[in-house]
Order: sequence, then C-alpha cells, then structure tokens
Amino acid sequence: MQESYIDLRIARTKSAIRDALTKLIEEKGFESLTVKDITTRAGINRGTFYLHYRDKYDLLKKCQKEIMDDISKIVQKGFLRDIVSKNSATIPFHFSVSIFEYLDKHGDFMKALLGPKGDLSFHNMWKSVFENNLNNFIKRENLLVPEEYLISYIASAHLGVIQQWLHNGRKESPKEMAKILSSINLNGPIVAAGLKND
Amino acid sequence: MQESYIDLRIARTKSAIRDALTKLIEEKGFESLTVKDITTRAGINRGTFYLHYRDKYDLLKKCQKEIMDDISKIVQKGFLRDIVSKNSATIPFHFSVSIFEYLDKHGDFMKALLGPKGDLSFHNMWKSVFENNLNNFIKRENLLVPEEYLISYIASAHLGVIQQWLHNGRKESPKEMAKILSSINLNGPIVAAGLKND
DNA sequence: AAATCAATCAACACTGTGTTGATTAGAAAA
DNA sequence: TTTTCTAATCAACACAGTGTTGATTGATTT
Repeated sequence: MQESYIDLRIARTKSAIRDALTKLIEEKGFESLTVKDITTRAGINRGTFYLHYRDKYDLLKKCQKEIMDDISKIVQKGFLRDIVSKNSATIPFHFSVSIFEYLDKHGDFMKALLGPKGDLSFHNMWKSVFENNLNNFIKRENLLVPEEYLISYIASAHLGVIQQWLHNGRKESPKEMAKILSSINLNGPIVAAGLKND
Repeated sequence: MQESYIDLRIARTKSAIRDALTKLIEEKGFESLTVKDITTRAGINRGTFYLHYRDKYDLLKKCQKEIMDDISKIVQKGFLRDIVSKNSATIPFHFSVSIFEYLDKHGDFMKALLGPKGDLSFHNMWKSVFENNLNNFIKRENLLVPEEYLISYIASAHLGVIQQWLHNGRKESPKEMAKILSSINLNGPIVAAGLKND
C-alpha cells in the first residue's frame, strides 16, 4: 500500500500557513491579520496561499472544522459510555477530562482562538457543544429556573474556565480541571466561594 | 444658561452614524462592515465620518466607552450601598437589577455588540466588570477551588445569561433575571437543573 | 443679514485582495 | 538516473476600501 497520497511540498506549505496563523492571531488578532502577513510569516508566496484556501476566512473555517470534527467524536464516545452506565446524576466527569486533554494537545491554537483576540464564532461553537450536551442531561420536570438560562449559564461558565486555564498556561492537569468544574457545579458558586456554609 | 454647546448638525450626524452602526453590526458583524457601509446607511458623506472619528474602530471604542462609563457609575453606587449594608453574603441583588435595567435601556446596541456577531473586546470588558466586582465579595479563606477559576466561572456564566436574555428579546423583567441568576448562584447549577435534591 | 463652521464633493495615493499566465524547481515515477 | 508531474514562484492586473486634501455649499447661530 502506497502512503504517498500527499505531496511533501503541500504538507510543508499547509503546516507553515497554520503555524503562522496561530502566531499571528495571538499577536494581532484574527481580523487584523492579512493574507500577506500569513504568507510572509510562513515564508511562501502570496499566490501559493490561494492555491489552498479561498481567503483567510476559508483557512480559519477549515482549521476550526478539523477541531470540531474531533470534538464530535469525543462527544459521541462519551454519549455511548453514558448509555451503558446510566449514571446521569452529574455532568459526566470523564467527558470533561477528555475535553481538557484535547484542549491541552492543541494548546497553542486553542489559546489563540479562544483567547481575547480570538474568533467569536469559535467561542460560540464551543458553547454550542456544551449546550447540546447539557440538553441530554437536564431533567426538565424539576427545573428551578428557565431551561434556556440554566443552559447558557453552565455552558458559558465552562467555556470561561477553559479560557482562563488556557490563558494561565495550562498548569493544572485535565483531571484537576475537571474536578474544579464539577466542584463548582455540585456545590454552586456561592458555596465554592466560601460565602455560605451549606 | 445656554444649552447650545452642541450644533444640531453634529448631533444629527453622530446619532445617524451610531444608528447605522447598530444595525450593520447585527446584519453583517462589526469586522465585515466598512466606513462606506456606515455612511451610506446613515445618509452622509464618507468624508463627514472622518470629521468625527479616526476610523471605524475609533467609533466603536467611543460608543463602548460611553457604556462602560455608565456602568462604572452603577458599580460605584452599588459599592457604596454595600459598605452601608455590610451584607455581602450574596452577590448583591440590587446591583444585578441595575445592570439588567441598564442593558434593557440600551437593548438594541447591547444585543448587537454582545451578540454572536458582536465585538469580543466588549465581551471581555463586561467580564472584567463582573470579575472586579467578585473580587470584592469573595472570602479567600474558604475557597473550595482556585480563586481565578471560580471568578472566571461566575463572570462568564453571568455574561452568558445576559447574552441569552438579549437574544430572546428581553422578555423577562430585570428583577426576574436577577432572581434567576441568584437562584442558580445560590443553589448551584446542578440543583437548579433538578439533578440533585439538596 | 452676516458670520460661522459642519457637511459635501471630487480627486489623490496607498494598501490589501483575488486572479492571471509564464516560469522554476523539487518530488514522484519510469 | 532520467523523465514526468505539478506545487510553488513571480510579476502584473483590476478592484475595494482607506484616509486625506482643498474648494465649495448651506444650515445654524448671533
């Protein structure tokens, strides 16, 4: 079996483009960077960029799609496991760990895109992932507050913690982070803040 | 006392520009819109725009600064009240109501800027407001989780609920929204979701 | 009614875009 | 190795939007 479906030149060019993209997003933010910036940084001709991507938005979209496809697989795995275990009393801990492990693996790119100069639509994709997941676990009969606000609350909170973790340089392990999240979720932020002895 | 410090023509032009900005952000997002778009929509000459703003970023910055100045005043008022009442056991309810009332008053602009096609730096400004406020209320001795993650969690969660509320057309009253937030904060999201009887 | 100054308009150079066609060079296949 | 591909290069193009200029118009103020 021949493995040479990809030309080495293409692989080199593409990874140079994506490395340049990651760095430039952190430096000046996605909207401020130009195709010229990317190709200069990547050390390739500007025309070459257009052989692979329609424009900088197309590049970003393709990078993000790869990420979200991976995440879908992780979500599916977690979903199957939960069907088996039938334990939906808490936001699944193992799913949470898997997510942090994935984020860790793609740390630089994630930090750039989920950071303060990142891409808002990518933020929203992540929120949607959490929102969809929450829909599978919420018991609609017992809600103390409107479902939509509860879901927004949790999804945004989780994204916020992830962003903070990426910003801090990912010092805590994925397991530690999952524990922190589940601790706040279970006790509630007020108890976690030590403002109420429950 | 003469009130005519501002020329009517300037006032008209500026409000036309800001109305156009609000609508265009909702339609195509801030980054995609051009100065030409704004002036065409506002019915003014493109050159006129540059008499008032350096570029579209300057316009956005000035709009946002007005908002954040107002918010600072609201925060200060709340802070003074809390010094008097000494009741810091909960995230202050009245502060929360004031914020929702302010957001309601500037609903269209807020929805545009805090929405999915809005401006990330404005999102971050709001998060900072919440984070700074939380720093005044957290008891650092009793924390169950690292302070920074707890703060990120709450700040992001609150912004998320606000965004959802703006997106939904602000159907609930500011008081209702403040109640919803404090309910989740006090009980914790898991209890609020009916997944644990506490 | 006169003075003031915001707004208009046309023209300018400049930067980045996306596409073209001819050429070069490096990877794959013989 | 040599030959064959084809990715990458390069220069040139029209086009969009930018930010600035100087002369002119006209609404508002005094």
